[in-house]
Amino acid sequence: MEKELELADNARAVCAKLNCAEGVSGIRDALYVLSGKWKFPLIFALSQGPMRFKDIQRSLGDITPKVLTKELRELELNEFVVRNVFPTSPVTVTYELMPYSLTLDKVLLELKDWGIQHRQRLVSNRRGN
Amino acid sequence: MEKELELADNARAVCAKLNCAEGVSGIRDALYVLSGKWKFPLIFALSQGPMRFKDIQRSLGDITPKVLTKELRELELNEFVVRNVFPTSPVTVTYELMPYSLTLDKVLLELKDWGIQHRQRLVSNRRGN
DNA sequence: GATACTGGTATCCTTTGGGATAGTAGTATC
DNA sequence: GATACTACTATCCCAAAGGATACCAGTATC
Repeated sequence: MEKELELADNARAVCAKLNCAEGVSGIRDALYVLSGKWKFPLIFALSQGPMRFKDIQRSLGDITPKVLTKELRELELNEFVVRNVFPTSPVTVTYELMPYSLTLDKVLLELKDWGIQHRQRLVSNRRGN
Repeated sequence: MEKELELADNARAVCAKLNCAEGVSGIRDALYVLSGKWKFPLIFALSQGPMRFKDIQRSLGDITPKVLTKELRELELNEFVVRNVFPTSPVTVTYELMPYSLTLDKVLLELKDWGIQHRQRLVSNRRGN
């Protein structure tokens, strides 16, 4: 007896044809370096220009300094961000995107637009009910 | 004495002008429903067509059934996915994207492409050193 | 009768993500 | 002299994420 549904069969076929596995692992590779609550917002905030620690903290809203430090270190390791120290007194520190981060601009743009639209949808749904 | 660097000042100005806060919260709103290791890969896999539970598990690689169930339930709640039960015996279950998921296609595409490029970069860096 | 497949549950456990709070040295400001 | 700002670090703690393993009924296959 044929238990398979044409639907699922079809999906498998299409998936194989489009190299679905490559797509899934592409996405997983991206998320591997960009996972968590803060990396995308952080890179987005810095995409407007270099910023100081406290300013970043303010633009992100409610991130604690410990977590911000950790996130910045990780982004440094992956060459998304540079830390600049200026010999003022007391020292001034800025964080700045490296060129590689710019390759993320489309992703960030799409994600931002989607998020804005999503919030609007939620609001109108709540009104609608 | 002026301790502010023009850099940081500039960033703040630009950020205010571009409504940086809106961008950051847009991204945070998006991540609120799409966070975690599996949501993006899962939606991407289903974007090829409806699939059965075990098939999804296989395409995602190493997700455990418990986690997959949880992720699918969450995506159902947020109207990204429908669960279809067919009265075969034993039952056949497929999961299918709802129209709202299609609004994510650009995000998924950009993320996938970035991930693939990122992996290639890592590979050539390793070779280069 | 043994094995395998489906669509899951149940239980346990570890890891991490991330928040709260406090504190630091060095300045500047009132 | 008290307070405030900067750029953090340190410590503690909790909840959630997610993995490992086992198991289930129902059916088909060998």
